[in-house]
Amino acid sequence: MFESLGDKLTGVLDKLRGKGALTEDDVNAAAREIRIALLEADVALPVVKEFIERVRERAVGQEVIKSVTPAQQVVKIVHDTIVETLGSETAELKFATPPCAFLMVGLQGSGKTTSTAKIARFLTDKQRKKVLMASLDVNRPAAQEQLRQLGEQTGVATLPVVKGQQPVDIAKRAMDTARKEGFDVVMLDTAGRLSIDEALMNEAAEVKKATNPVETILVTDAMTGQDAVNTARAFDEKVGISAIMLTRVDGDARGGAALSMRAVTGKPIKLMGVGEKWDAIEPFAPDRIAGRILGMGDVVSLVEKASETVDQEKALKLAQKFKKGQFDFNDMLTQLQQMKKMGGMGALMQMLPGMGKMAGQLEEHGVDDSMLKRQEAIILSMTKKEREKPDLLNASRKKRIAAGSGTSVQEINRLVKQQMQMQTVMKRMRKMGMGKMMGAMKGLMGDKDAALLGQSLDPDALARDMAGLKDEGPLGPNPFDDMGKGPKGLPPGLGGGLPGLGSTLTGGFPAKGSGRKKKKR
RNA sequence: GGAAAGUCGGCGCGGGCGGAGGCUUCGCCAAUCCGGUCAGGGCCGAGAGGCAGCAGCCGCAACGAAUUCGCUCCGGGUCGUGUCCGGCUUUCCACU
Repeated sequence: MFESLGDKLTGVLDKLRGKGALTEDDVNAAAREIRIALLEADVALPVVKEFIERVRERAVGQEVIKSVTPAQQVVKIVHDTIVETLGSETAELKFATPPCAFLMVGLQGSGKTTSTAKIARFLTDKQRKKVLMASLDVNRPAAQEQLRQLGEQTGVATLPVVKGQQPVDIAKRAMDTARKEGFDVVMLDTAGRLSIDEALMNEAAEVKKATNPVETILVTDAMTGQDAVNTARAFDEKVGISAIMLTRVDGDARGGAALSMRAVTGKPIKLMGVGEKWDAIEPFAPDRIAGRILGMGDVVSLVEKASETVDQEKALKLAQKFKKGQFDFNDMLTQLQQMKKMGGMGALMQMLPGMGKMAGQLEEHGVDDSMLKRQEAIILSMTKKEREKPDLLNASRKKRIAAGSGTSVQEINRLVKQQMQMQTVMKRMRKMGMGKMMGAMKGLMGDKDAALLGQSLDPDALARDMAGLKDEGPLGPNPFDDMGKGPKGLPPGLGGGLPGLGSTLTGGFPAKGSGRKKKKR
């Protein structure tokens, strides 16, 4: 697993603590690490070189802000530069007087046809456009049929197929139809090839000439590595593209290609596909990709989601209970529900770097959403008293609960064990004292990770959010162990932001769960 | 011996008070031991659909409290009352 850029830079720049400003030497030292990080993320070499220069210019001479380490500051500069490069301008699709054409180009297998349907659906739903789709792929017999079926599924109109027609003719016919029938947008899905070839390019260029599209959208796969640059350049030179759509952003890929393509072509990335469903399409979000490129995972999104999900009032109430060192099933329930709200384990995992695969492993072990649900069901089957006083649970009560929730007594026992563990943690926490805990947290907050997060969010607001989460967080035993030792612990996003995760893992797989989690980072 | 007045007691009636029951309201409220609705979760079914059902809520017992008495019963170191009964005192009448 990739070490995060922040971690590396911390090592290199640790000795710089206390200096007044970043010197050229400092930056040079950091530059090496940045270069490696970017290359690891599949950014093209020339792009990296140029990029480093820009960072260097900005970094040298910058004052070191008190309470932030040089490493943090460099990472922030890098992050900002990436965001800037990726697209500071708005990335909305343009429209012209109807009917206007959108030309979809790209390699085979990049998800072009699917993306065509997604965009069509997106425009229909969100922007109330009347969209007509037409496939210009005459080489692959099934292509036109595929688009027709997609149209059926998504409820978007498609141009009737006429056999033996050439791409340009189909395009013209599509435009005619649109004019006659009052469509706003015509989506032209061109043929894809395994690699760039002249015929393909010429064909696309001809269609472009014939239809004069408002947007020519290059569809590329986020998983594509260095080759993405060549593809993008080729398409831009031969056909001329106006926008890029990045697909499979939900996957494990680092997304460095995005940076390369943007840098090479200068064309904005306007959309990204984030899943298999029709609505899994989003406007491009530069800072999210930036985070991924730096190996920070999509922590920003995670935090955003967490802070908007977590109920402030409930958090406060819990915090008070924790002060008393209590942790009953009501608290556990609240946490389980909050986790569910955040999209379940799977979603949480995918937002963290390198955790995508882990989610799969967890599922094999049965630690997944369905388990969360069952645990929730168990607690929901208890009476108020039982939730407050777990000691009440005797054999006959457990039997009743198992029958009522569709689970087994064993599962209930496991849950009870988890609860008891949490209770112990709470007690320990209490001994430690709230004040000390807050101190430890501040230590955490001041650390590099906090700064990373802070790049796109107001640092103060973030700190507040995190503090709230901390208070509220259920926290497996491990975060506290780490806390005492100092700021090397879990990044805030993990430690406090995943209510119930720690406990769930710990409960289900005592040693493995937490251990693995740390190792993965 | 009779009458009247006063007084004490009995009895009857009425009121009040106290107690019990009842009524009403509120609270609490049986984890489960076969009430209603059943979220969540479960089960059966390829599916359509069914089924069992915990918690909660609702009702029902039990419990506690308050209030009400327009109910019923019981009881009085209560109060009033009586062409009723008895004791005592005074006065008047009659008789020896």
